Amino acid sequence: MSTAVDIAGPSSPDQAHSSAKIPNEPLRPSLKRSNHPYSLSHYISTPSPAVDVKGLIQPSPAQEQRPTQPSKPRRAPSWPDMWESPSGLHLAHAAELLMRAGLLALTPATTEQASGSGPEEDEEDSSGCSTDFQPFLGAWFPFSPALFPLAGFQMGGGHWRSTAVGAEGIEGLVAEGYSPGSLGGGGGGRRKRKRCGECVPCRRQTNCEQCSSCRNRKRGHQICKYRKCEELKRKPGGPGFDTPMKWKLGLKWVKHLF
DNA sequence: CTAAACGTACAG
DNA sequence: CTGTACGTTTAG
Repeated sequence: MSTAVDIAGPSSPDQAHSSAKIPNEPLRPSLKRSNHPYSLSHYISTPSPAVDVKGLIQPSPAQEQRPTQPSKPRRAPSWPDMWESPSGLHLAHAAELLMRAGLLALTPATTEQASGSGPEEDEEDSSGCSTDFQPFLGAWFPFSPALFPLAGFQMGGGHWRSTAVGAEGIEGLVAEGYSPGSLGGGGGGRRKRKRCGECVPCRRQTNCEQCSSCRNRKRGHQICKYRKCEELKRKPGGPGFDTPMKWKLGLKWVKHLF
């Protein structure tokens, strides 16, 4: 009944008492209202060639007790899949990079385009769908609202606001975790950002108790590596914007399409 | 470049 | 006050 996703990583009875700080739900009320069409377990059972979510969630193959599922229930791909799945994130990240670089213009996409007609292609990430990608980019952006505040993004238009997440959700994110003061732009006082609560690591409920962060928590003062928010892993905007390899790969792939 | 260590913001 | 965890610095 619980909608909370329990991503059992390295299973250990100990991990039940993982962190007192992060309970069984996203931190912010606004996040709880996120209307994800699928549970995380769905994504886990939907392999992506580009982003190894399993690896992310289950760091140690030895721990992996999952019965292999050769015949995954491959549903007909839909837009929610595209932007919710690891693949979607991957592409959206890459696309945002292009936007930041001014290489990609935001094409206004109608909601019908977005929610209605998805590509008939498979959601292969790095191969096989190199065609017809560009037209979709414009439609993608509005659909991954969480990504933009995650990257310190502010959208002026707001086509997407009426789609997946209400404006309230985004504004909540911006207000709570990404206010200008918290982005380091506020001069002296450095504020701490908060975890997004949306990404796979954030949704994970338990510490692995095996990673260096878990084992070295007393000195390291760090959250479990597998729970470290994807957004917090990258630096907030700015000249020294750190681009994770995942982004770089995504960008590379997007560029090859043009 | 990565990871560890540390300072400290933040929440209870 | 205490514990957790983000941000920064430092070491390897």
